[in-house]
Amino acid sequence: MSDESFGRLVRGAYVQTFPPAIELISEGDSADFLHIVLDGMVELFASWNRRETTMATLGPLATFILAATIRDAPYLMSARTLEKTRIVLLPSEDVRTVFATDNAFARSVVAELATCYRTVVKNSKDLRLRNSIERLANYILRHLDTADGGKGFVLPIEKRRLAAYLGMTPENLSRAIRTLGQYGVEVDGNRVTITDRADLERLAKPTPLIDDPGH
Amino acid sequence: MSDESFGRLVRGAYVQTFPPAIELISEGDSADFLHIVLDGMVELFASWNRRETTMATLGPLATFILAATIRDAPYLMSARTLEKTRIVLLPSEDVRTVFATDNAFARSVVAELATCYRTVVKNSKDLRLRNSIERLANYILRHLDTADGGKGFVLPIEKRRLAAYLGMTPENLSRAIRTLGQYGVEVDGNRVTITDRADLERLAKPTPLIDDPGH
DNA sequence: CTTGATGGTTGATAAATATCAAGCGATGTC
DNA sequence: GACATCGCTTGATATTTATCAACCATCAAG
Repeated sequence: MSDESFGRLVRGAYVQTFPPAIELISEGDSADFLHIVLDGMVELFASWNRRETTMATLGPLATFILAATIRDAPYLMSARTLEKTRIVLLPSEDVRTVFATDNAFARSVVAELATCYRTVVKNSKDLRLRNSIERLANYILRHLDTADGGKGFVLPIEKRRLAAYLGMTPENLSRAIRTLGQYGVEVDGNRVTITDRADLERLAKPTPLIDDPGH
Repeated sequence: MSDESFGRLVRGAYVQTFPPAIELISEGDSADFLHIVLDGMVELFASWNRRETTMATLGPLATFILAATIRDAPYLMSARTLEKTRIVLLPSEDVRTVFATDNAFARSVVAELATCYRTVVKNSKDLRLRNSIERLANYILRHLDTADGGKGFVLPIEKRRLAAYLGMTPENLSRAIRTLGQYGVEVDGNRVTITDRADLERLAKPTPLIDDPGH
C-alpha cells in the first residue's frame, strides 16, 4: 500500500500485550478493531446453548477478524489468548477508510480473505467427510515437523483444545490416540512420534483439497 | 465498475443453459471460469474416500467459485445442476485482469467474498455446535416463508440432498422429521407446515450469529 | 511435606448416528 | 395394465460418539 495509507492505518493503531486466557473479543460484538497477532497464540471459538467449540488457533502474523471489519458486521467468533500474546489493534474505521481509498491494500485484503475462506471450506470438508479418528490422523500428518525428518512434532496446544478443534470430547481424543497406536503413532505428553508414515497415511488418506494449508 | 471493465468481462463471457444433473466443475480442477447462476439451481458438493457431502445449494445470482478464481487455485468443491440451469461463465483470467485494474470491481469482490466467508463460518458453527435434530429445526425456521404468514414452506430440494447438507443420512432425516412432529412440525411430501413456532424455537434456539443469512 | 487444583486417562454406560434390508407409493415405460 | 425405477420410510442392528464417575500425575501454594 502507499506510505500515506500505511501512515493512516498506523496512526490510530496500537500494540498491546495480553496475559494468557484473556477474552479479546466476544461473538456478537461489533468489529471495532482488526487484530493482528505479533507473538503468542490466540484461539478462535464459538458458543451456542452452553456448548463451545474451537474454530481455529492462530499464531504470529495471522489476522482476525477481517470479514467482520470489512463488512462492519458483528463478530461470528470469540477470541481468547492461550498464552502471553502481543497484538496489533487497528481501528476498523481506519481499515475501512484505507480499504476504500488504497487499491493495493484492497487487493491484499482480498488475497487474505480468499485464503481464510478456503481454510474454512477445507475445515468444513474435514468435519463432514471424516470421522474423529480420521480427523486426528490427518491432523497429525499435517503437523509433522519437516525439521526432524517428518518423524514427529510437539502438540502446539493442550489436548482438550485439540479435542474441541477436532470436534470431539477430550475422553474420545484419548481413546483415538490409543487407537492410532496400531498405526505407529506414539504420544507421550505433548510429544507425538510416528514410526510408519505410510501406514498412517493408509488410514488417513490425506488430500491437498482438505489438508494442504497453502492450496 | 467502469464500462470499460464491464466490456472486458463480458467480451469473453458466455451464457449457457445446462440440463439437470450435469457436473459443471470437479474439485481439484483449475479455476477456468467464474460461474454466475442466472436461473435454476446448483449444488456444491465435496467428496473424499467414497463419501460425498453437500456443501451448499445455490439459486439465481449466486456466484461460484470466486475464491479459487481470484487465487488461481484449484476448486475445493464440485458443482452440479439440480435442474435446468442457466449460467454465465466468465473466464478466470479476465476476472483477475479486471480485478487488478478496476478498483470498484475489486471492492465488490471483497464484499462478496466476505459474505461467502461468513456463510461458511456460520455453517461450520451449525455443524459443530448442534446435533442433527437441532440443525433440522433451525433449517426449518430459516426457511419459513414470510409470504404465507410464516406457517410453512416448500422444500426447495430433495430430502436426500437436504440430509447430506445437514450432515446426516436420509434415514435419519426421516426419523428427525418424525421427532419434530412433537414440536408442531408437519411434513407432507415437500410441503412443510408448522403449527407452533414458539414451541419449535424452544427446541431450535436460533441465533442470528448462526442463522441470520444476512448478518 | 501436605493440599488442592488441573489436565489427562480409563472404564462403564447411554445417546446419537449409521448401516442394512425390506417395503411402500408415485412415476414413467413398454 | 404389468413392470421397473426411484425417492422415501421403517425396523432391526451396529457403530460412533458422548456422558458420567473415578482415578492418576503434575504442579504450585501454603
